[in-house]
Amino acid sequence: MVSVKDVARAAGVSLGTVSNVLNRPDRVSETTRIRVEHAMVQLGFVRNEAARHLRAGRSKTIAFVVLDATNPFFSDVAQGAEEGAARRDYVLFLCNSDNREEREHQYLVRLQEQRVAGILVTPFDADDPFLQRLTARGIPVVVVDRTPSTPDVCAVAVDNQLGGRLAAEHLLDLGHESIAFVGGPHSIGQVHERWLGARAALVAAGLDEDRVMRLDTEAPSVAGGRHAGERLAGLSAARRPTAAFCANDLLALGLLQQCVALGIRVPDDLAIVGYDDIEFASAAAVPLTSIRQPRRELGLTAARLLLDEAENPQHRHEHVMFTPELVARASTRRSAGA
Amino acid sequence: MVSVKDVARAAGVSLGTVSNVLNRPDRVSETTRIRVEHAMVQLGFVRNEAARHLRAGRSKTIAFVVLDATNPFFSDVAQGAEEGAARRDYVLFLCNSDNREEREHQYLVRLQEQRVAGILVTPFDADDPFLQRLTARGIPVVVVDRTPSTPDVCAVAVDNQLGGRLAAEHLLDLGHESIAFVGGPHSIGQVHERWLGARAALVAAGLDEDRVMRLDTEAPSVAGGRHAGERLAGLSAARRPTAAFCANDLLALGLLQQCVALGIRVPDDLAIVGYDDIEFASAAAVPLTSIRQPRRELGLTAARLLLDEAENPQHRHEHVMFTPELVARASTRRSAGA
DNA sequence: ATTCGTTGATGAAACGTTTCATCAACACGC
DNA sequence: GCGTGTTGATGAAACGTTTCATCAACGAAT
Repeated sequence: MVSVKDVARAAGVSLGTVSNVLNRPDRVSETTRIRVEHAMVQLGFVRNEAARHLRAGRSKTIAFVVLDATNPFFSDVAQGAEEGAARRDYVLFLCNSDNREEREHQYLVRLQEQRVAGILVTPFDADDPFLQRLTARGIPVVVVDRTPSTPDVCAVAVDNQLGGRLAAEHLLDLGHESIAFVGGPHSIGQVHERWLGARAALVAAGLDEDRVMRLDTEAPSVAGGRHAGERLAGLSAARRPTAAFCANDLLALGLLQQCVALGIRVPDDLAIVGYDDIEFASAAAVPLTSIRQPRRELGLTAARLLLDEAENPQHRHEHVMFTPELVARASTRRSAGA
Repeated sequence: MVSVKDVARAAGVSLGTVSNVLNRPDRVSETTRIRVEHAMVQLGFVRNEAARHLRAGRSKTIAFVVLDATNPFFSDVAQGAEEGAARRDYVLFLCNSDNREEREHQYLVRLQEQRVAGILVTPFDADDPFLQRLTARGIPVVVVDRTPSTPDVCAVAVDNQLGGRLAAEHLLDLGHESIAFVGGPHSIGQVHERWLGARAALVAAGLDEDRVMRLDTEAPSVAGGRHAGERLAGLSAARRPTAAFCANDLLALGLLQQCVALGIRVPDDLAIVGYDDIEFASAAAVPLTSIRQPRRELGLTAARLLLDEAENPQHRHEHVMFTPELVARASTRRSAGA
């Protein structure tokens, strides 16, 4: 492997000059600069980032530890974040914690060892003390799509309780009085907050609390939604809710699919509201009503905050909250008989 | 930031001993070991990977440069690769080239600078000489989901021509004689190979070559599929094909959605075959017939090959080809009149 | 002719690890 | 009491950069 030393020898200059060509090309004369550059391509020199980083102490890499890379919601947020990183000449690595806390932890440790310039993370637990320790140790952290209770770490999120309320109020407006919430596990903050928002709206509307059915799922996935569909189908028509609000679109799509398969008509027998408004929501069997979140903007803002914290010494921690909006489609269209 | 030197001082041992605790705990006595470990947690010591890597020369990081992180196909492959990496105690970083060659190149350069242990990549151009240069310089590379024409780089892929043939033969079996291929740009190898496979099968079946309509799209995305749907809808019923084979499921979903919106019945007016069999394919308006690829296995094998090349000195380059299979669903169900 | 400033090149130190040859201490068998 | 291992700790060198103080050369100004 060829080093600056080799380049220096080949170009007949000192090692320091090679470094200057690399880092302050203006401080070196035209003629030697091209001579050195020539030697570099000649020898196939590739800067050793480890050495560079070790000495210089800074790195132009940030990472995004994401809860589930297969969820299109996160891919879109990540794309926004990448855009934000690229604008400031940073490079973004994605890490998939796959909803496993121990995996998340493993990634955070590795990233810390790599001394990345900063970490975006959608944590399993927004109040994980490990995150604060990272910030305290000087590694900028921005919590994405979760809201830690402490203000001493940056965060960007979308108001999940509001989203839950929007969904519930939409269903109430349509005359539904028996509503199921499909989601889980509730250890996932987003899921729980959406549930809280929805329940609050339903109770505020005077709905009897035990008419709100909570269908817990093992995971917020298509499979989880299918499973919930089976359970709903198993209920007598009298006991079955007339509407379901799903904690995300994957669940809603799974639920929808199972409903179609089992002969439950959507929206006539069961209205469905999803969450996230992923691209597939509008392409579903019955186009899904969903709660849309500003995904790219979320990622962009997160990257902006992170790089500010990394580069600006008088950075102040900040919690940014975006507002979701309801997108009504066929899956909650008012049925003829209602 | 606390270093081994600080730990050594705190524990009252030499710096070399601290390193031994880190790397060869068996060579150090029980009592000093726990004393050093205690000092480490006390001071919050975090190994500096840059320094470690610089000296030791090896790293336990691999990367996967992916063509489009928002495409569920790639997320699944990535999950397989991550699994394969984790098994051997490596960590996987994901990079999204977003179908942009210059972005891909940028990532490859950065990864090379970081001296990662290896790179998985789904390249824009499978024969990019840059990839071979990487391998030649000693950075293991495995090309994923593409087949380079040279054998001196590892590759894992699924037989795209076979997949195209399976799709075409399925449609032929159902009696279709006028078939459109929806996909593009053809500069993307997978798209083109699927097209070649399909065309070959159609021609072999005696179909007139100009009855095979090629609908090029700007991108293999849902939007591209929608656009193709508009163009198909614009044709008179007589000139319109009775079946469409889409280069991937995103296109198929977009096409399907537009068909439903514009009153073209699926499968009666237009049968649709997708490709990839992503999870959403079976949850679509009309469950999609698709070509399934062993996604996780693809990723797993790619990681296995990569780590073998990284660790085994007598590694031999290898091209692994997986076989796709057709999954028939409602979108190509034989219509009553056929 | 001397001083001065400018431009461009230099060499050594430093970053935080790992590695390796060396060494001290101690027990063992004769 | 003397070699001989064995175990565990040590200190220095090395990895490939960046940085910084220093220096040489040279023309301009006095």
